[in-house]
Amino acid sequence: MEKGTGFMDRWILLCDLDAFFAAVEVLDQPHLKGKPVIVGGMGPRGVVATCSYEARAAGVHSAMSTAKARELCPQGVFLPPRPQRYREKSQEVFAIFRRFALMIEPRSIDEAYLEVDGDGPEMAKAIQEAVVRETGLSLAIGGGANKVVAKIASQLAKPGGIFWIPQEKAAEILAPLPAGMLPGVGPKTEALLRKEGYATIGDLQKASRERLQALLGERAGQSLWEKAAGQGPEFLDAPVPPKSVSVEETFPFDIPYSQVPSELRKLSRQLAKRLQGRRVKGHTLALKIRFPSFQTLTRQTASPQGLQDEEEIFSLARRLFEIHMVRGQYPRRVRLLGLRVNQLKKDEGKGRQLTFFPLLRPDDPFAGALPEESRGEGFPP
DNA sequence: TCTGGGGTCCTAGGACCC
DNA sequence: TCTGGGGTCCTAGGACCC
Ligand SMILES: [Mg+2]
Ligand SMILES: [Mg+2]
Repeated sequence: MEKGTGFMDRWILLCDLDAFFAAVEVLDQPHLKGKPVIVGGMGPRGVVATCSYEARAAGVHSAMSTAKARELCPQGVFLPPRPQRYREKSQEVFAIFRRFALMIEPRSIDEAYLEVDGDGPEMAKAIQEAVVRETGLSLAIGGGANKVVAKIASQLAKPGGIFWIPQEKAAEILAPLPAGMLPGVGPKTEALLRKEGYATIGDLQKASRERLQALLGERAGQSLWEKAAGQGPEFLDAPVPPKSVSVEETFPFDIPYSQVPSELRKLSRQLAKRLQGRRVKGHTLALKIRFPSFQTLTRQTASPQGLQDEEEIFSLARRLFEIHMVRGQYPRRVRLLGLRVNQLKKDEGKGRQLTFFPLLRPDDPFAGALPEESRGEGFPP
């Protein structure tokens, strides 16, 4: 099935690879097939990034500490993430998407919205078969008239299925699902809604728009009210250039203040390299500190000049730390340090031009950033 | 056994300008 | 004459996404 050209029905698909990191590890080491495979941090503070369905059967899930996962699943195969390898497979899959779709909007390393026309469910089937045949990966596809129903459908399609939500049945299909399945409703909002008597999407459908606005604010309430009814964006977003670049590290053991400068030095170096690699400069620098209590704060400062240089970043970072921490009554150890540069602008300065990034066109807002590759597979906090 | 890393968007108050 | 309103920049925090 090829891309359509005529004036036919348009559909939105949400294509999401199942247990992506673990699935890639199984592909590369076939003897792992059928075993509980757990990909995540190996250190004392590591957490599970993704695990195979065999591991899920043992109670393991994303965001769980690796130590807990070992306890639940001692026979599991524990592996550190290999981001480069996952990016490669992701690119293979997205290339297939591009053959079928009129347009694609990558959302993460393992997920993208597709716009297709013609027979939507048939198109989904063709895409899924091509991905399975050509990459060996399992893909779930949700489809419908807009992003909201496609996203929810994809959750219902997992693993490896296709779920279609016809718009005339959208409200009915959504009604029994928990409110937290709506995109944009996370743990906090879900708890608030539940407390107010809105446990399911159906409960929200019965609420007035004004009521939801009173609970969540004018904009968020309006948006939630629409989503509950199965309404959402019917078009994909054009790519947007990245707005920030950050690095952070949770230390295996809390470090004393005396060690902070040398850690900031390392983070500054990493951040500078990323900025230079992407050929962007930033305008503000933010320092993030998490204390042993998990209390977290950020301190930010604007810079008159474009931030890209390691020394520039390091001296600002150290100053932010000293100004706000040295005299503060905070505990004198830290669990995490992070640096983020905001308000990126393309570095128009000296240096090789596009030859360094032959894939990029001048108008490509992804220039040097390729955000769909830069994010890992995630999980809630 | 406490809780990763890389992002986006929204809110809100004060400064500053008109 | 006791108090306007909009716009933008800046900073801090929080919710959410994968
Ligand atoms: Mg996935
Ligand atoms: Mg996903």
